[in-house]
Amino acid sequence: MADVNLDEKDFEILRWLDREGDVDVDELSEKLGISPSTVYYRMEKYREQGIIDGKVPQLDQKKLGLNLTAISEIKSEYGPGYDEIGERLSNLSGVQTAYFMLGEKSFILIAHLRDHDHLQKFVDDIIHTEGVSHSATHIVLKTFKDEPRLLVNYEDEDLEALRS
Amino acid sequence: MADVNLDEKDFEILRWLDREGDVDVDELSEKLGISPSTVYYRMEKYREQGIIDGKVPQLDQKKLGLNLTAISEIKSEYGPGYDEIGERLSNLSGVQTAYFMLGEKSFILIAHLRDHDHLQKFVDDIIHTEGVSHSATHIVLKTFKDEPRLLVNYEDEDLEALRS
DNA sequence: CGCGTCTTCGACGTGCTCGTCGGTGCAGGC
DNA sequence: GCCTGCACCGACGAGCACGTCGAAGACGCG
Repeated sequence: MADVNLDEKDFEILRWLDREGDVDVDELSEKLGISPSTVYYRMEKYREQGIIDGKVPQLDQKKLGLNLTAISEIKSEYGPGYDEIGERLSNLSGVQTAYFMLGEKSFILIAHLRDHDHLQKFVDDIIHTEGVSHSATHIVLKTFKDEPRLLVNYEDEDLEALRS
Repeated sequence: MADVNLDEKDFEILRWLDREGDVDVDELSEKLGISPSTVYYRMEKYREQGIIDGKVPQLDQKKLGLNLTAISEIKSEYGPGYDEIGERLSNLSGVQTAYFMLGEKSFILIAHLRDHDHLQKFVDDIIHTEGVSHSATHIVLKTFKDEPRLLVNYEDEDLEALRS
C-alpha cells in the first residue's frame, strides 16, 4: 500500500519508461545493459505491485477543442459530508482533478473546457452541487507546463532520495 | 494548430484509446466494426496532426514515495518578464503543472513531493526564484480525483459538442 | 554448511501486430 | 466526363516483442 523498495536499477527502468513510453523490453535491455528477461521480470513486478498501471495515450487538449482551463476554489457548508461533496464535484463533467485542501475546508477543481458557454455551464454545475456554499472560478491565461509524465519533473538529487 | 475536424468515428476511436490505452488496432477494429486498415489509417493521422503524442505509462505517485501534493500561488513583481518567471517556476524540481492566471498576475504551481523536508526545499526554491515577490503554498489533504485520461471526464453531451 | 528464496541470465518459438499495397467508391473541380 | 484526392477495405507477409523455461548465481538465515 505505502511505498515499495526500489533500487537504482528500478529507477533507471522507470525513468526510461516515464520519459519514452514506447520503449520495449529489448530496447530497455540494450540501453541499460541488463538482460531482456530481467527487465521483463522487473516490469512484471511493477505491474503486480501497481506501480505502473497501464499506459495512457496523450491527447492534445487544444486540438480537441478544449482551449480553456479553469481552476475553481469551492467552499462547502460547515459540517460533515465532505467526502460526498468531493465525490459530487469529482463527477462534474470536465473535471480532471479534485483536491481537498488542508486547513481551508475548501476544494480545488481543475477542468478543461471548450469555450465560454461551456464554462458557464460548468460554473452552473458547481453552484447547483448540493453542499456548495461558495465558489470562485479562475481562468488560466497561459499554461507554462502541464507534464503528464511524473519523473521527468525531478532533478537527479530528488530522485535519488526516493530510493529506499 | 487550432482544432481539427473530427467526426463521430474519430471520437469513438479516441475515446476507446483514452479509456483503455492498451487496445491494439485489431481490437479496435473489431469493437467498432471498422476495418483494421481504416483504424490504422485514422490513427496515423492523429499522430501526424499531433492529436496523439505517444503513450505515457501511469506511475503511482504514492508507491513511489511522493505522498505530498502542494499547490502554490505565486505573485511576481509588477512589470514585464512573466514568461521568464513562468519558465523558471516550471523548471523547479517537482513541478508538474504551471499556470499563469488571468486577471491576478499570479502563477499556480502543482507539485508532488516526498515529505515535509522536500516541501521545505520546494518552498525555498520558490522564494529564491528571481522575480517572485510573494507566495503561498497549500497542502492537499485528500485527492478526490486525478485523472490523467482526458476524455473519460466528460459526459456524452459535452463530447458531442466537440465535433465539428 | 545447507537450505530456500530472490534475481539474473540466455535461448527459444510462436503468436500477433504492424504497416503496406492494390483496388474500389465517392465527391468535387474544371 | 474525366481527373484527382480522400476514405476505406481486405489480404498479406515479415518481423519481432513477449513471455516461458531451465539453470545458475547471490543472498539471507538458521
